[in-house]
Amino acid sequence: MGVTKSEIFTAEQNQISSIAKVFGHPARVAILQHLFKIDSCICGDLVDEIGLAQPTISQHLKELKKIGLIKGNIEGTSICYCIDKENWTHMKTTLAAFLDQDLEETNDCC
Amino acid sequence: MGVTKSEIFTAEQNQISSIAKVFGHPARVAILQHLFKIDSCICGDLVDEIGLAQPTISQHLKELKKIGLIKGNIEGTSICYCIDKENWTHMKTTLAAFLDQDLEETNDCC
DNA sequence: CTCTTTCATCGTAATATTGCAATATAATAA
DNA sequence: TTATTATATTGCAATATTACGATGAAAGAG
Repeated sequence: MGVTKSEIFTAEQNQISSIAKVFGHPARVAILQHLFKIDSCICGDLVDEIGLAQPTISQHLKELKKIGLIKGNIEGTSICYCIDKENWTHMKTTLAAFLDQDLEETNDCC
Repeated sequence: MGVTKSEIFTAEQNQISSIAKVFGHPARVAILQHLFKIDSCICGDLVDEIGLAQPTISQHLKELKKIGLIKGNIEGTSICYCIDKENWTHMKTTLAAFLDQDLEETNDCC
């Protein structure tokens, strides 16, 4: 099968897992870290920075763009990518609702 | 190829993506939410709660256990799973270092 | 002991992901 | 115009993931 049964889960559960899925590859983590570090927009230096082929980086960038975490501006022949900070903040709020569940209840078991 | 080139990334990048990968499926998100909600340990009610077959749930539990986010105690014929709160807290610290990058610098571009 | 219950594991089919070579596209340079 | 540069897309091979039926293993009930 290999296909996730999204229908049986809540919108929130699917949203959380979609975000997490994007973070679920070290190349995408590395890209985001680099974009934060350079913070003035960079382009395809990512191909040199990360050690993957250009089409592979392009594919990872596409997934990051699809979920809205980065945006790209055309600058001559090259494209300038950077973090979409508004969406980044929004994403953190969504994730926090899931990650901070332990703050609500304090019972311990096992 | 389908195989991730982990060697070319830092330990931190691989660690973050490993955690995120586990959260990258709605069933595992649902399992964790349920374990937090019930919070007294539950067992294979998860199979009824989530709408997936028992072997599938068992497989998801295995991945959650592998990364240390849950632990299981044998109780008669059934097994009692619950959140490993210490590891959960530790996981949050690791993720926060990645998610809170935007707090450090404030430049905006694009 | 046998039967039942509960969960894990095995095997397998369907699908998804990763990575890259080849190629296409788009903009600038000459 | 053609050439170059930068990025995207296509196509494909290798591998990973998801899901589940069948089966196995372990514990309690009878």
